[in-house]
Amino acid sequence: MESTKKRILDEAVAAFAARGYEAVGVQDLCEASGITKPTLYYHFGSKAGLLSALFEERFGGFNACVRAASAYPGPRRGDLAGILLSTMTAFVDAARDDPDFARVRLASSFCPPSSDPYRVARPHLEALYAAVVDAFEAAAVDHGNMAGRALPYAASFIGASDAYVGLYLAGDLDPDAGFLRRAVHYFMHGIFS
Amino acid sequence: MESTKKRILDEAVAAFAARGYEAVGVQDLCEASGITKPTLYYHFGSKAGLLSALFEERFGGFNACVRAASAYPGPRRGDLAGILLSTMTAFVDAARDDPDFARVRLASSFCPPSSDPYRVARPHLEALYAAVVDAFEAAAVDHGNMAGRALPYAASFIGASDAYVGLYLAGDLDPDAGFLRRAVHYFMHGIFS
DNA sequence: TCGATCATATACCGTTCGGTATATTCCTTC
DNA sequence: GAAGGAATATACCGAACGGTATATGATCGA
Repeated sequence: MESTKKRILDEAVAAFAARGYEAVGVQDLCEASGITKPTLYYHFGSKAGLLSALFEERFGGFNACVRAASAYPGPRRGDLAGILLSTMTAFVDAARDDPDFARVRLASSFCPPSSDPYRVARPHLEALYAAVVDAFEAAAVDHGNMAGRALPYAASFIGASDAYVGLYLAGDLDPDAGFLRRAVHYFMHGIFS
Repeated sequence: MESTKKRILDEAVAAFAARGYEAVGVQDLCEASGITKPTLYYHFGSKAGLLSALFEERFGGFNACVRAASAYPGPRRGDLAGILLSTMTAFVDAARDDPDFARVRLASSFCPPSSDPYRVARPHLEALYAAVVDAFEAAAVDHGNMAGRALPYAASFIGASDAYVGLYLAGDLDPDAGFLRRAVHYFMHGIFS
């Protein structure tokens, strides 16, 4: 059944968030899901395959949200402040909706290059960066002095957003609408403004 | 000998950077260091003890550099731009000097809460944040409209710096002096400036 | 009702895990 | 040169690892 796969994925993201991919055994996941190992291997083929399916579902969904929120051309063209706000809000809302996956995603952003999480997460991480880079490149058409700086802008924007998410997950920060509005304002106009 | 400990630590940081703490076996480290397991356990007591010694040495040194670079009161009082520049430069220089530890440090910044790396890294991560928060709080004395915002400023500053370090380690960015000067300028005065 | 296919379980594989009881070598100090 | 501690090695522990060969229910079209 499809519900079995879903249950396994739910238990997996919770376990990976709490203890990390490498530290979680396949046996643990099976017991938590109320199944046995052959069932897990029937559905996902391997432990890395399970992680891949998890990322396909959740990282794909997250990236779709970010890309939708950061789309610069079209009806919102010119409203860079609004676009950055909705993009950063997408980061935070995703963490509120699915804190376990947010933890796994953050951990994957700096995971070691010779590891399953790196191989599995890399295309999704690149897609996330590409979405934000595209937004800054599109904005540079209307703001000439931003030209050629899309990558550093995207890095600092994603870095800051993920830092907020990390603090939120740790309970050290509540990034409400006002906080995000101010954060975007600083990003665009500097910390003195 | 002291050199044995040093050799083990050097091999450990390289292995953890490449494959991650959990994925590296004690046996691997012993073979890479040319010793046997009882020797490692004689010096460090446990695998977590080894990680702790590693962080004590390298994370402590990194934090000392950051705190020195970000000290706001004293002779440089008022020169916030210079302080932020030297602080971000400390991040990047540390990554150039010791890329393996930089990888391990980045990985530790979002590692799962029920893991050895989290327990071991947490005090150092808090010390790093505290150093940068202190700098922004001190600066708020001279820049009134920054008051009460030290934590979000520190988060976005550290988040952006670590994002640059991550891109540097991946070979996607060369954060030279000019890059850092511009990055600090955007941080202080916004991306349009 | 008969195969066939999907989905699941029992029981097991060899390997590696972190860690240790014990013995030995080396270096220093008296 | 004897004593003693510091540093190292041999050989082993039980447990857990990821993964699988094989068998069994369930479901369903012919």
